[in-house]
Amino acid sequence: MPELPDVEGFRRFFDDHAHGKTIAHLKAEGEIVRNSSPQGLGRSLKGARFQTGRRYGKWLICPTDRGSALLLHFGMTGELVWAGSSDDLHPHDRLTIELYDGELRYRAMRKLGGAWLKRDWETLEEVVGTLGPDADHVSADELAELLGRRRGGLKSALMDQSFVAGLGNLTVDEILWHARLAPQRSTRELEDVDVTRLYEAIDGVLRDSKKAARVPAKEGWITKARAEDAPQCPRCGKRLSRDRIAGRTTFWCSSCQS
DNA sequence: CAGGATGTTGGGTC
DNA sequence: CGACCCAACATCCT
Repeated sequence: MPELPDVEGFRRFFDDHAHGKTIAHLKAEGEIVRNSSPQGLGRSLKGARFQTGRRYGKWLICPTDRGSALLLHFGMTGELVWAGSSDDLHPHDRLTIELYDGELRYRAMRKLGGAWLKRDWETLEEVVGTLGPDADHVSADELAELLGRRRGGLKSALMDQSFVAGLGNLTVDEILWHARLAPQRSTRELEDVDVTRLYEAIDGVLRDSKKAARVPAKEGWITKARAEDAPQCPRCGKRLSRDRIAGRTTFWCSSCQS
């Protein structure tokens, strides 16, 4: 589930429930804390107060007033839930952060994501420093420059978190469909008009998706069409193409995307 | 039972 | 070095 829009939703959810609150206690499964232990994480965070949550790409950064921070990555199945301290633990609750009025839980079916402890600036760099500019804040000029330096396929580039951060399989397919650009199109041969359409598609798709805290399966979007039995292009009605591109199942319209 | 799922990483290859 | 491909990770569903 979690791509940029989902994580942006988690950031709002974190602020609604945890911003300004003190961490009373913390419980975690051992393997889910990637660069420390549940005890180490607890020692660093207990007694600290959460500041405003931030998002970078698909990462949620939960900073505290002590300079430390909790970093969360949601993998393919992670989410954040709010619960009362007496509520039953769900089998996939991997990390529980007890506040004084309830608890925030990191829940994930598959253990593809996890939690990282940031003690200082250097450890934040280690985890997040390899990412490209956030897809929601990249400018048209910056995008044009990045694409000019990149070789290979367009979908591969957009999926690469070190190229731009935050886009995933659904967002990229939706963006490319809106921009009328084929996923296997070469980045090198893009013209100015193509880059402009791409930029506008990123902007539009992310704006609508952030509102919904997900890529919405709404009327006229390829995200809705791809879930149907015989997927058709919402624009021209042609049967959608489906193939494995950049390692992921990709849907596109060979008639209106080129 | 096999294969796939909204993600990342490490290995090998050209 | 840059880009591609694949397998692996863990779990559930069709």
